[in-house]
Amino acid sequence: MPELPEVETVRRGLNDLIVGQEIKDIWIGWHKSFPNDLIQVKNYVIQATIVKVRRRAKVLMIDLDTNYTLVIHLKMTGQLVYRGKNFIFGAGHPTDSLINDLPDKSTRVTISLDSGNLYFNDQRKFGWIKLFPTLEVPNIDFMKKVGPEPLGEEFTPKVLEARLQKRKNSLIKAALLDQTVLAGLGNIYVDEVLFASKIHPETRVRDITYNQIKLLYKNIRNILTLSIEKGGSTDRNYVDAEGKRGSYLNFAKVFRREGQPCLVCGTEIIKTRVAGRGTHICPYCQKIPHD
DNA sequence: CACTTGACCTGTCCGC
DNA sequence: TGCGGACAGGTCAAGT
Repeated sequence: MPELPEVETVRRGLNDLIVGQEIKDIWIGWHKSFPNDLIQVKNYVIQATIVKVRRRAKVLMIDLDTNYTLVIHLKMTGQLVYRGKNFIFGAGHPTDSLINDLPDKSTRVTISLDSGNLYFNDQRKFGWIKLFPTLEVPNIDFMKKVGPEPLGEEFTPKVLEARLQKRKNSLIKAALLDQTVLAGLGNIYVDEVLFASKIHPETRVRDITYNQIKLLYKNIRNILTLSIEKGGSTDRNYVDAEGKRGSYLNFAKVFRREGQPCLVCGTEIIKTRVAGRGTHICPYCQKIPHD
């Protein structure tokens, strides 16, 4: 699922829905989805009040007033959906809800709050919730290694150039997917950004010019910003904190458009495999430079 | 070392 | 209708 725009959409939804509520109870149906010691959970989570919901890269952080934080990674199919106690299925969620009654068979964790329940659903069980002292969160391996936030003020074309240096011999697609190079991009947005920049995903990083880096920079910021406005991309599983789909894929130019004409030149969009991932390309607009 | 592959899981879709 | 295989938005560990 969830790349930066989807995780950010969930964060915003949760910030509106669950901040200020006290956690009453937690049910864990699949241990690996929340592998912490139950004693710790009892001591620092039950009866804690939710203070804030933050995001770094594709990771969500729910800060509690016990100075502990629930760190959450949705991986491919994770969902965090809040249902208020007065929720009536169908009311206010006519066509855009992808979720039916909760909990359902993919519910791995249920967090009971004052006014409703927060459900962690995860079909493929790759995602997780882990409890850390809030001050320890920056010291988690992932947080220490992860690259800059692409929508942050400190992110510039020069920064992108410097980050890409560490993967000079890689394919540009693999480098942009590498979270230690840059935070938040995944398969959908890398394909979209490379198409918008007219760069073939199999181009070696060392062959990318500075003008192309400036183009990548601009397209990364524009595409991620637009997708957040559209509530992210729902390909299969992704939903926001209310269970609703995102609409960005209606605006995508190559992702899931294989067999359809390129919106720029009319050539048929093809799907191949690059860096082990399904990859969408316009073979006319995106060419590998050769010497 | 830099880079690629397999593993973690369930579900769906496609060809036979 | 059933069955095998490929594939799905992410990230690690282990392999080359």
